[in-house]
Amino acid sequence: MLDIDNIFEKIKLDGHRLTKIRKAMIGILFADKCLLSASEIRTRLSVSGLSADRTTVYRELGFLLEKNIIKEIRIADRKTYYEIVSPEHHHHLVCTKCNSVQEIVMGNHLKRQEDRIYKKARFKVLAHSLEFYGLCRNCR
Amino acid sequence: MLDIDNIFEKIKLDGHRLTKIRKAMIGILFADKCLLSASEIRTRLSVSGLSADRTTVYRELGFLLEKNIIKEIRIADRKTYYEIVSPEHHHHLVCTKCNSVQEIVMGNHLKRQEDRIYKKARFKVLAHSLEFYGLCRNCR
DNA sequence: TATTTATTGCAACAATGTTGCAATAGACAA
DNA sequence: TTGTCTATTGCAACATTGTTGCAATAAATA
Ligand SMILES: [Mn+2]
Ligand SMILES: [Mn+2]
Ligand SMILES: [Zn+2]
Ligand SMILES: [Zn+2]
Repeated sequence: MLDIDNIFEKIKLDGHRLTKIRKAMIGILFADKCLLSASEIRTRLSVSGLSADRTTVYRELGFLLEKNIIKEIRIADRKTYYEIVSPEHHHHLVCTKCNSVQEIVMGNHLKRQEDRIYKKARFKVLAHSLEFYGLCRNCR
Repeated sequence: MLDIDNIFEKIKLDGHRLTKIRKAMIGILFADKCLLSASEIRTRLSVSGLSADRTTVYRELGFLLEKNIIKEIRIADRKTYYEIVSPEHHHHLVCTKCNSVQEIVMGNHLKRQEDRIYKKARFKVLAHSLEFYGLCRNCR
């Protein structure tokens, strides 16, 4: 999931259409990379001259989730965020003062914990969510 | 934060009132310990013969959060959950099939990661959220 | 250009959460 | 027990996020 044109192609090969809104939304998610909410995406669409109904944005987000092009992330502000699925699994550092977000790659520490969880609780971990909250370099 | 009566006492000492709804909500959160939503709490209140307005439940949850008696947790179903602050910091194993929730204590692995984050990114971690999703013992 | 149907917009709805304001009921003193 | 003070509550009204059915529109292809 590296190049935006690969994504466009894959969508067409699957028998779907490359509409203006679809292309623009993927473009927006690609440009920003990290944590955009549905309403933010809608705002950016209209800034770029494309107005889309709320329904359309949600349906498109559903479509992109199904195609595994984006993923959903919920952080501690009761909004749902979306971002392009990147090759490297990562987590987020959310600054509680300026609301900035950095990404962080964590190695395989969690994998080991998940093995331990399986042995201890017989619970098979398939996914996890991990976000850190605190103060960024500028805000401390 | 071990005994429910300690909590009642602390609330009174802080100049607040022990109303029926307040006592009942704390009782409900204490009895269940783990992950109750606002609407679930409201349902349990009315089952126990106490009807409370939605507004009241949210305001009380806000109060209990401020007093650090409960904490908020968001898992991947777009609801906000609440649970009593327990002495032992823990995470959750959420079964995506039967929706059951288990608690899991993880030692200090994350603490070490947080030190690393500070050294690497100069980001001071103050809190984190970590939940695991997968299949419980019965559902695999 | 005509045809097919995936996609879109609109209306209507549901769930969660918030605010202002007047009424109610805990706590405490008399 | 009764009266007073004000923290708490309920109600109405609203905001935001998210969903569904249905008719209109516009990509893709022949
Ligand atoms: Mn990210
Ligand atoms: Mn718990
Ligand atoms: Zn910051
Ligand atoms: Zn299960």
